[in-house]
Amino acid sequence: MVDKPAPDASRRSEKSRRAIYAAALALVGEAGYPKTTVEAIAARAGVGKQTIYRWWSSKADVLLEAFLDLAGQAARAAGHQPDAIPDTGDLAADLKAVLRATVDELLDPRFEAPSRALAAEGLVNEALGREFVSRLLEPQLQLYAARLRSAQDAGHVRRDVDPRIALELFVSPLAQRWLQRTAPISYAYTDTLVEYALHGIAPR
Amino acid sequence: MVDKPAPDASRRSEKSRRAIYAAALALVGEAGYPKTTVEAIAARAGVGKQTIYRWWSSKADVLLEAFLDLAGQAARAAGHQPDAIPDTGDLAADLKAVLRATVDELLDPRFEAPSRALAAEGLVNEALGREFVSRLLEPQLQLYAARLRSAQDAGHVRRDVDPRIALELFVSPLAQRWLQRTAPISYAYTDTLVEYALHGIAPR
Amino acid sequence: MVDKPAPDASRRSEKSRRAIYAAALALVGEAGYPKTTVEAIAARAGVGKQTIYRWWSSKADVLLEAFLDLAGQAARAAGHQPDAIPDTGDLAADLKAVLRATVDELLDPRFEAPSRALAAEGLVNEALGREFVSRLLEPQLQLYAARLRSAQDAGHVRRDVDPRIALELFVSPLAQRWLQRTAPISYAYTDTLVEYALHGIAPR
Amino acid sequence: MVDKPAPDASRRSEKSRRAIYAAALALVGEAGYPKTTVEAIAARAGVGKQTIYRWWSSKADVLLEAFLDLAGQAARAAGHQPDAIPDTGDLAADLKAVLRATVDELLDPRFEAPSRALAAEGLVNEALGREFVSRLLEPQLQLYAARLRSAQDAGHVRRDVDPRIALELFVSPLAQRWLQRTAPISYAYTDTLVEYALHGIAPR
DNA sequence: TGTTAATCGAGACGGTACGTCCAGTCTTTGG
DNA sequence: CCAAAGACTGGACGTACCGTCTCGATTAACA
Repeated sequence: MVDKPAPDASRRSEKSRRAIYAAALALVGEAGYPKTTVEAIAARAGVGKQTIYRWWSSKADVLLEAFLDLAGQAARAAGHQPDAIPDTGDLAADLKAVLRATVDELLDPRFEAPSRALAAEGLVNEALGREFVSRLLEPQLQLYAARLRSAQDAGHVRRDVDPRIALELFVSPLAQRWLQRTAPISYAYTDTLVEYALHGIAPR
Repeated sequence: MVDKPAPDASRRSEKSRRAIYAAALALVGEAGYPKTTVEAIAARAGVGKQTIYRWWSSKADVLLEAFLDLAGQAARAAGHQPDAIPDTGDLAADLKAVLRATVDELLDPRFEAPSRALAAEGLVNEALGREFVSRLLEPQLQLYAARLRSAQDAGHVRRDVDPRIALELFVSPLAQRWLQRTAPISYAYTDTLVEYALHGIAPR
Repeated sequence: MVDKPAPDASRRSEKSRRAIYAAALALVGEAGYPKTTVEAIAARAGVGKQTIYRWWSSKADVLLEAFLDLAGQAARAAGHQPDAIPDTGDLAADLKAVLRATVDELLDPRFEAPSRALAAEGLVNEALGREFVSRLLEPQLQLYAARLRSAQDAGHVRRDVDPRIALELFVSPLAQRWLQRTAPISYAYTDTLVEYALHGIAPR
Repeated sequence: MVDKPAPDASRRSEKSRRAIYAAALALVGEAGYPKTTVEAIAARAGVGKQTIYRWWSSKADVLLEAFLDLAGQAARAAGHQPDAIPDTGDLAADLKAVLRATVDELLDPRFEAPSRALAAEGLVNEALGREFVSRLLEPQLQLYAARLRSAQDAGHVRRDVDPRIALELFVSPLAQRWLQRTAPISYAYTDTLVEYALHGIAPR
């Protein structure tokens, strides 16, 4: 079995790549993931189908990179410190602030359709799922882990707590409510999560 | 516009229904969700395609009912109390036990493929997602809520805690790790989740 | 290697078949053979592509059957004796009459495009070529052979002449002029061919 | 609308031209006409596609010139008199000899695929067909016409016979049998054609 | 003999059609 | 008279080539 020669990336059309990203994101937002066909992306981007298949292996792959690109742009637009979690010394306040911002983002329709679509595809398509997690999700989670480690240094979190697990106490519930629509999300909800996570639900 | 007359459920072939469930579950397990086409289910079940479309609206719908059927059978096979959470008076122990059982179930390959597939489809297909949540997920979650309420009565959980939120502290992290493969799951992990959730991560 | 099960011809849609024939012939006439794509035939016939591929192996195959159907219809419309060559006892006159009719037919635009297209495809595609010859061309040629044999019985053609070869003296020149456009065709031309073929070009 | 500037023929790469001819003829012979794509010719010739499109308008055009080149080479290789018909004074013998040589050539696999392919394309593509006829076919036919005119001068063919038509009596049948595979060709067959053409099929 | 402009190999591009697969509907036939 | 079988329209898939369009890198004629 011979692989066909890899295309020459230095000759790649930047214009086409941007157009494809834009078309993919727009279509997922407007028509939903299932109606976002490779053919429709190509047509909307004014691009031949082969140009998509030359550089990506599937529509999920296109969407993943389009979304990463979007996230990168958004981060660069937002400020120098892309997605750092503030460290004012007040852990509860810092986490609440970041989670409130996350709630805003999750409810932003520009982000909702593509990230939901990617998450869904990632569940079933293991390769894509690992990409999704390692390139999008885990970096975000590591920011929380870092903040928790800093809090440990300041004595605001117990030393024997594993930050990588601890962060899931407030991140995962929010993720599940949003992804699976098990219940609505709100500032009050995330504030509550932070309180419960910090102090537990058992009587003190 | 007239709806087509609803099919007469009393004449429905029980044998075909069972065969379709079995075929759908087997195919999802063997070939994965995307290759599980309605045509393949019909062929494997020895059934006409129309027989599927007469009774279900999509392959996701078939799979949902097949899975509910499977879950029901498993529950009935397991014992009288289908999925109740034990109440020994020791909340931490009870939760750890149930979560350990859940870990076992999540790692059972018979359950993995279909439930992952359903969850994925539910992310993107809102109608199916709501069905999935209300018929499968929420009933499970309510068992936890009930156990937490019982713990509140026994003074093991603070009165001002919302059980529906509190349960997410340990359920959602497990769900996310499994669904999105963000990290491995184990008994130690779920035990830790229960500890953190009960007592918080802040110094006591 | 397993062949896929042959489709059940008894369930075939007569309406679709007719629509496909009509579309194929119309497109070849209007747009030429290369622009007559399977996709275009399907679209014009209001038919799914698969319905074409289910019953034919290529557009050439479709066109061959469409043309045979057309020829059959034309023959049935013309009279009871489909394509017989008259036998008035005057061989020269009979041949000239039939060849003049052939000239008319070859110049009829309804016939020209499809038969030219089929002949061309048959040159390069041996399987189709043999079909074309055996189902369309050879039956016609056998009519000439029969007429020549009858002439032999009447003493108007030498006994030692092979009718299958002799008929080519007037048929092949006409065919070549028409197919390859080596020179124009006319009644005078075919009349001349008959004269030369009967009496030779050497001095008597 | 301006035509693009004509390429400068003086800078043309002779090596590429030869490589393209060779690749085209080889591919038609090996893979058949439909699989002989411009891309394949370019790849095999070690040439950019644009180099083909710069000098030719289509693959049929390439093949036509490649074949003319081949024919020219063959003629030059064969002897000084490229394709003249001998004139020994015995018309029948001369024609039989030339036709026997033609039979040999038509059965030579080196010639068969490309000439059949060109003839086929010429049927459907009128422009190419006229090129094919005027540059390849008609010059050959004119040699026969000349020989027949010489025979008329010698009194071996009737004065009132049109040589351009007469030659078709033996040339066209051979051409048709070969091109359309209506029947096999052989020396006996072409000898017979000459006999019939000279003396007719009617009793003398 | 060095300059320079066109041609060259290479291959990405926007497109069109291919032949396949499956969705969801419609039709026929046997139990 | 329902269900199996499967043909139907429709449409997306991923591939193959088309003919056009850049790219450097020769390469051959002219300065």
